[in-house]
Amino acid sequence: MSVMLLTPRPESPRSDPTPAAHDRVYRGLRTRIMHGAIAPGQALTLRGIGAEFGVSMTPAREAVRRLVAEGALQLSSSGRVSTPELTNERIEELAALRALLEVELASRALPRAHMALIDRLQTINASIGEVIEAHDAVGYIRTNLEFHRTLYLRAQAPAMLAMAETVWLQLGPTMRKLYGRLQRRETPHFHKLIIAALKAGDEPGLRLAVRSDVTQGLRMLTT
Amino acid sequence: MSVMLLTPRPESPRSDPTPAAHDRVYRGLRTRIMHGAIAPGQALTLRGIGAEFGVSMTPAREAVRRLVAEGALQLSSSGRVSTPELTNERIEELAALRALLEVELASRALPRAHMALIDRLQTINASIGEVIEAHDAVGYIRTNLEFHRTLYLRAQAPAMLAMAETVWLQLGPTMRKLYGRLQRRETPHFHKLIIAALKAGDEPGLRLAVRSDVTQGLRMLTT
DNA sequence: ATGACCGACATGTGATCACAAACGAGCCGG
DNA sequence: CCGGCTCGTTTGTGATCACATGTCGGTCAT
Repeated sequence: MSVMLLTPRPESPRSDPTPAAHDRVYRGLRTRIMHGAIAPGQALTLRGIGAEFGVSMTPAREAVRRLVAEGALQLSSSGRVSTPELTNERIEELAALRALLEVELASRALPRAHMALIDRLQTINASIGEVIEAHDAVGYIRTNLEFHRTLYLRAQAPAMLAMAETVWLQLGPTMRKLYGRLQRRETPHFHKLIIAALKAGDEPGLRLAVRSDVTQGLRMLTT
Repeated sequence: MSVMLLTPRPESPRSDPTPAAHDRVYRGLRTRIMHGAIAPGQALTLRGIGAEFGVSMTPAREAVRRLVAEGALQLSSSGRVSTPELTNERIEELAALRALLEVELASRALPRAHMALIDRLQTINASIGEVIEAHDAVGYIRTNLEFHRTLYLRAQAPAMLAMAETVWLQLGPTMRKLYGRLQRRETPHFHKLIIAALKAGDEPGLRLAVRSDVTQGLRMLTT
């Protein structure tokens, strides 16, 4: 009778066939927020989110709770959901956190950085130029983060990387406002310094370059 | 007729009269985990949590999701909830994070540290001796964290403090195992160094003392 | 005695519902 | 013309339910 019950999931084991609904919603919202696709102060509704992802309120609520826990979303006293509008003090704090965490991550990645990694970084850096040409703010943020993440992945420090990503998440909506403002810009200077320091195995130089790259953009964000 | 409608909340604005159920559950579980009241690897069930707090599964699930997002709980592939058993690599990483964040927090608190703060720290430090006498592991962790939090609150850096607390949360169950092991111990030496550095306004000394205090305990945790 | 199978129970997931609170637009009095 | 009230609608919250899946026990064949 129930012989078929032994293979309840005929799909391939890799790439979970049906990711949990709340996880799909979480990931969808997360990347949007981190890439700056949502403006600060934007209001969201659970029913709206659910409708957008084709699920009911329950998974939408779970995804929102998770994002609130990570500081990516804000809850008003009445439970309304919105992307946070950051104060200057908070922006400075988050910039300091980025500096702390990412300098450490880069430093740990340095001894593990092979030529293949540097090549990939240069490729990513080149594509940053393209998105700048296209005036694609979201694409710029996404590619920039990809550059940093690619480097930090070599640090073999998942907890630290997760914390750095949490900070990125909190800065997402605000970064959109920043990069929407200053349109013209060449491919980031400090990225080249980072790559040069990696090639030279120059740890102090790498720390300084990362710190500068992180600080530079955020400094002009404080109104 | 409806003049009273302008004061929809006759209660005092502080201490929300009926905190949301999911928040009560979240806070309850959170402090338990952070204080090391739950052993690593301990399994939990949504229905069990709900029953314990007198709520249904829904708020229990939200609280759990939030704690999972903060790394305080772990989800097995099938969705089962448990406190994580940390690997040595992860413990070292979290210790490094504590060092990074807390040194920075202490450094920021230093210029704001008045005599009243130092007095409070000394009072807390004294009570640490008592809980050590009583062989109260949970009390020790709680009081120790109170010492650190009291200092870091002066840093006026809420985002950074929140990150530090997240790290504490992840280390909670594992710390229980540690402090359960080594029973006898005098009131922590490095706390006295921290207080001395605060009195002297000695920033390098403070940074070193905090780093030592954070590192010391965690070092003997790596199996 | 040992191992695989199978079935009952436990558990997480997501949808739906009832309810309370909050928001907002319209209305009324000034 | 303006300000405050009011009521309908929107929205979040929590309980409950049906269902799929996982887990653990016993059972039976070898």
